[in-house]
This record gives sequence, structure tokens and C-alpha cells, in this order.
Amino acid sequence: MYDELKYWYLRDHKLFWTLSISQIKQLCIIVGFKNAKKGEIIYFSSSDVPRIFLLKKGNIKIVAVDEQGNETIKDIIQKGDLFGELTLESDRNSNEYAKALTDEVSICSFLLSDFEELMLKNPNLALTYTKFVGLKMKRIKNNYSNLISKDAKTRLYSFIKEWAEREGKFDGNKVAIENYLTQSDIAQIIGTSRQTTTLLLNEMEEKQLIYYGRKEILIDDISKI
Amino acid sequence: MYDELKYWYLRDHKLFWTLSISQIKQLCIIVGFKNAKKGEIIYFSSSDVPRIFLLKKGNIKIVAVDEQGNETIKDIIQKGDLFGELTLESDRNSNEYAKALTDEVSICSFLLSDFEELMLKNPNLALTYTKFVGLKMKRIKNNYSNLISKDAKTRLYSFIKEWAEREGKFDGNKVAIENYLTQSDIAQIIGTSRQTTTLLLNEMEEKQLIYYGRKEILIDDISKI
DNA sequence: GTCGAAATGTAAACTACACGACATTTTCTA
DNA sequence: TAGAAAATGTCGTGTAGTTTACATTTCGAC
Repeated sequence: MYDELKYWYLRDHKLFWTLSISQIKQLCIIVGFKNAKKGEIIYFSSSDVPRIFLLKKGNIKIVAVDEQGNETIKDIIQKGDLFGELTLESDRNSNEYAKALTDEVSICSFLLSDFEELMLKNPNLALTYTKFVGLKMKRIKNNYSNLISKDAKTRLYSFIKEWAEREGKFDGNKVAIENYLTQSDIAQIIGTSRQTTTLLLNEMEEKQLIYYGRKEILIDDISKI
Repeated sequence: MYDELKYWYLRDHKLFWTLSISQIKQLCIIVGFKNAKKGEIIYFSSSDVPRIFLLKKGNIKIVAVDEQGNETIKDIIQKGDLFGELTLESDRNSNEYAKALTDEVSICSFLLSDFEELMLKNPNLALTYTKFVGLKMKRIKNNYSNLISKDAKTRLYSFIKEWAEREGKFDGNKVAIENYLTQSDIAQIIGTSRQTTTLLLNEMEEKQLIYYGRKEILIDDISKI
């Protein structure tokens, strides 16, 4: 891949705004690339050197499989998110993989060591990165305390609300969300069975709160959710 | 409080190992202090400037109270942990407070802005801090995926196991944990009712897996949990 | 267009767990 | 050292939500 193109891929990310053009180009030298289509499974070679990944386009889910073969969604990564080994230690015991949720997915990666070096040279980058991670942590924590105390319906409602607020296209109180998740995915995220999710979604549709489609979810009035 | 003492309070924390003595002393100038006894509630004035807190001694829990008055444990903070506003934005809607879980608790705090400034001057600190936050996030994520897929018993087992691994005193396969949590606390953390937790703990005791005391928990063989 | 797989819909039986309602024990405090 | 307040123990009852099991719909590949 041409260096120029790589440069453009990084340049418009918030995290790198504090860097000069030459610094970005320097980071680009060590960038790897991967493209994928919907449904495709992306494995990360664990034997490799630690890497950080940046999702440039599309959405992916990180799935962990335990000994019994049960799948759990560990994370939904969205366009612009960084993911991967944020710490130094890597998980040896669990095998995780990523699956593309949207039609076109592109991921770029760089070595953790290179990123660290850049952070050392550029403290502003470190600070921005820290805030990035902190924000993400806050989100996870909120989900977490939601899961343990509320019932399935409340969890679904707050999931949809949060999703809408994060990604939806607003038109007054109406919101349209591009739906890249199956009901089964949603079920796993909010921690219920697929059937319960189906039931609840239909219930919401009957109440005219939302319209659920495989490609799109329409919310009539977000203040009612 | 004397500057010398403040200096000693920070000096032995992993996060500040990369700093020189003079740098630590500089940070000390802006440190606030708070001591508390078991059961005491520690409020953080939200109208204040953003602060970062460092728990020097003891254990505390962060509790959030919603409109209905339901309490949810948001976090258990241990000796050496940093907590507070890791991002810049602060929660206005929920009122949180901290409660001392152990007899003697001491918390020191510094201004976020001062900490950020120090990070800018000292990129190594920024890097270490980043790893700190990253590690914490990983822990939370693991708990999270545990909560949604497993039943109460499994959740209790993995909670105790993790607790033991983090804080327990090992003697071969035997582990002793200093218990600063009530069964009600544990119940909230793993997301069950107090009664179920009591039931399961007694069951574990019958099976000779653990001994549960209010001051101490003894695990006979951690590999069996 | 046809076929097969994935996604969604529906319903009955079953179960883990919450919840209320106490009894008992331990700890704190006056 | 008594008495109150937490913490823990125990037991029904009720129910939200899982599980199994299949029907129907939708979508993509050929």
C-alpha cells in the first residue's frame, strides 16, 4: 500500500490530530492492513508481536470461545475505535476472533512498541490516548452496572437508546440506526436468550416505539425509550 | 500535612517510579488528604475541579444511587488503585459516594489538570499510566462477559477465585483472603440476591471448598474452585 | 428463479433465582 | 453489659427468562 494512502487513513482520526504530518507519516511506515467482507472471520495471530488495531471502516465484533464452545461477544468495535492489546500482557488461555458485521471492513494495525515510542516522543498523544481509553472504560462500566441490576426489557431499552445516541441519524425525535446486528447478537450483548430478545423487540414494535428491520432500525420518538 | 510525609505517600507507588524525587515533591504540593474509618461515607464534591484519587491504604467501594434509591456497587477500589475522573467529563446525573470497607482508609487526591501537566512533562509517566488504565479495563471486561453468560454459582466461584488471586496470601494451594466484604456486598458485585449468595457460600462450605468468616475467607484448594 | 442456510417468530415446559418474611447470630455502641 | 443494629441463615411462593422444538420468513449463492 502506498504511503500516501496510509497517511490519509490515519490523518483524520481524532487521536492523531496533535501530531504533525511528518510524525503521522513516520507511524505509517509500520502500518499493516486488512480488509474483510461481512461475515468474514479475522484472526489475530497471538504468537505475533503485540499490536494495536484501528478500525477505519465498518463494524466488527470480538468473540471469545471457551472450552465448551460457547461464544460470548466481548466487544463491538466501531469505526474509529482502537482495540487490541492495550496492556502489555496478552491472553493466552482464551481464543478470540473478530467477525466483520458490515459489508466492508478495513482495519489497520501498528506495533505496540512503535506506538509507545511515539507516545514517548509526543506526550500530547499520550494524553489524548489516555482520555480515549478512559472514556471507553466509563462506557463499559455503565453497561456493567446496568446488566446486574435491571431486567431484560430495561436492558434492551437502554441498549437501543445508547446505540441510537451513539450512531443514529437524528431527525427531531425520530432516529434511524443502521442495523448491523442480528437479534442473536443483541441478545448476547444484553445477556438474554435470542427468543426473549425477539419477543421484546416485537413488543416494542406493537407499541409503535420502534420499527425493526434487518438493515435499519427506526425509532419513532427516542424520548419514549 | 508536612510535605515530607506527602512525599513518602507517593514515592512507593509503581506509577511514580519513573519520576525523580523533585518531580514527586512537585506533585505533592497539590495533594489533598482524607482519612476515614470503616463504614464511613466519603463524598466527593462534584462541583469541584476534576480530581484524581489514589487509595493509599485500605479498601473502599463506590456506590451509585439512582432515582428509586437502589444502590449499585460500581467499583471496589483497592490499595494502590487510582480512581475518579479518568476522563474529562463528569457525571452530573448520578450521585455517587464512596464507603470505607476497612478500618483505616486513607485517600490522597490531586488535580487532574496538574496530573495532566506532569504527564506532558514526563512521557514515561503517561505511558505507565496508560498501561494502568488498560489493565483495569481488561479486568472489567472479563467480569462483564462473565456476568452475562454464566449462572450465579459460576459467577460466585470466579469472583472468589479472582479475589484470591489478586489479594490472597498463598500457602501452596491454600489461600487466605482478608474479608472486607459482607455477603450483601458480594451479592451486589456478582449480581444476585443476598439470599442466593448466602446459600451458595454455605454450599461451598459444606463441600469443604472454603471457610467463610466475616474477617477472613480460607480456601482449601484454589485449583478446585 | 431455485435451493439452502441464516434469521426471525411462536409456544409449551421447566427452572434458577428474586422476593418477602422471618429466626438466629454476631458486632457495635451507649 | 445490655440492647440495638447489622449480618447471616432458612424457607416458601412467584415469575422472569431459559430451553427445546419447530414453523416461517428472508437473504444470498449458484
